[in-house]
Amino acid sequence: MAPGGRPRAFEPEAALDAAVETFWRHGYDAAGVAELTGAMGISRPALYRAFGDKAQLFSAALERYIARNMEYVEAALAKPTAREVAESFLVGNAEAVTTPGRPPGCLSVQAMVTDEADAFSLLAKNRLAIQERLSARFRRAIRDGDLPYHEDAEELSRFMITLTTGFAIRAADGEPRQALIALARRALAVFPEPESAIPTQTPSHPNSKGMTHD
Amino acid sequence: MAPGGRPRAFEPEAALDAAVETFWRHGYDAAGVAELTGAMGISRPALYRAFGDKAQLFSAALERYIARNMEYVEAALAKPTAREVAESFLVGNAEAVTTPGRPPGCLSVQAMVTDEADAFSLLAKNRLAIQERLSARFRRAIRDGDLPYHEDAEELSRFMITLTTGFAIRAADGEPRQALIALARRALAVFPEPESAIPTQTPSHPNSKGMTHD
DNA sequence: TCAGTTACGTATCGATCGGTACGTAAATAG
DNA sequence: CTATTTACGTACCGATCGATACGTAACTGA
Repeated sequence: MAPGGRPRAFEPEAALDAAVETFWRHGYDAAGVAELTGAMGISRPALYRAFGDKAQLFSAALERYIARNMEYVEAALAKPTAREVAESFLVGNAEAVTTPGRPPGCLSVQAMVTDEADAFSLLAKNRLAIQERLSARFRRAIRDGDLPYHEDAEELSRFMITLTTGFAIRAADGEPRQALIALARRALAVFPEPESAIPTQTPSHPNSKGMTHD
Repeated sequence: MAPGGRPRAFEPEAALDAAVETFWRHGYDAAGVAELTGAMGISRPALYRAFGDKAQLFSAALERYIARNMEYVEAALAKPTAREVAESFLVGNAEAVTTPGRPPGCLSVQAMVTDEADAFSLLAKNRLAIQERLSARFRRAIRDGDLPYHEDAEELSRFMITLTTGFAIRAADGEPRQALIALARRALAVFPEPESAIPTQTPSHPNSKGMTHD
């Protein structure tokens, strides 16, 4: 009734990894099906049988990419202070987009320039999800007194995403890892210093504990 | 001996403007010759007669784009202090990549994702030229005592370019102008404070439009 | 053994890609 | 007028695009 049929002659996950690498290196449009099948080591119809079409293959590749190359986001969000979250996120991204043995840059950014609306919206959704998580984390930091109450959590998270987007492009452009890490560290200047002067432009702050003076 | 021949039936500069817009909106690869000729209002052979081939057309379009949409770079470099250079550069870029009536983002960044080595190297050369001019300006600022002697001019210029690259991508992603300008102002925190004044916060009611740049 | 099911790959589809051959139209020079 | 020069656009080139038709191979259950 339900015979198995002929078994697969390749590992779908290994093939998907090759697809990730190809999309990563060339973006969505520039990664042709011929190049994909070549990298994946399978025939063209095998690709369509296993993954549907190019768009679905990209969707699966993006999902795998996120799971395998963006753990640094989780690690960063788990840091105890907002500043450490930011540093971990920025440095982790700088490292992720310059990992030796992997294509420089970020699949999400490389593939962004495409006319395929479906693929584009996938990427936008992913970016927005990360930004929202960062923003929520910063809002919590504001509630906890970890960030000044007048701080703009959404703007901070936008800053993070914008900078890491720039990292991805610059990495693809050949910028070395150390240069990007240095930029990440420098960018932390946009955060209020943890124990030095906070610009006092708001007089009525009820909280007196831990107030700093210079 | 040297008759004029049949005159052109179109304005090459107007056609080039349309090519700029098309490349700007879609990037190099995704801008097909059919779409280009459609936007330029000329036939396919007319394009090749007037501009050589697609790569040369892009080169001409990039040159025109730079001349017409990157005056903010010159304006920024002419500012008296390093901090004003940075602010003018960042804000000018944020405005340039979100100019109403023009495609969001930056032609140089949109076209970056391409397998055409020639087009890519053109863009890299342009980026590098801007970064070098910024770096030279900051080195001068260090010599003049406008920046601390231990400051890293090259790293500062890298920071600027990386951030504006991120601006371009985010603008193409739909980020509104005011959000990018806010990020530009915030990014100035990486500069040493000029000891006296904290830069004025964004006014509560931003001036509607009619900014100078183009 | 044989029917049912699934994966295999060759060979091919129509559409689109960047780029041109070629006959014609419009200007100038004599 | 004719000759020369240059731009015009239809119609087409080979290559490549994403996607499939189809005959064959390999497995399971009866």
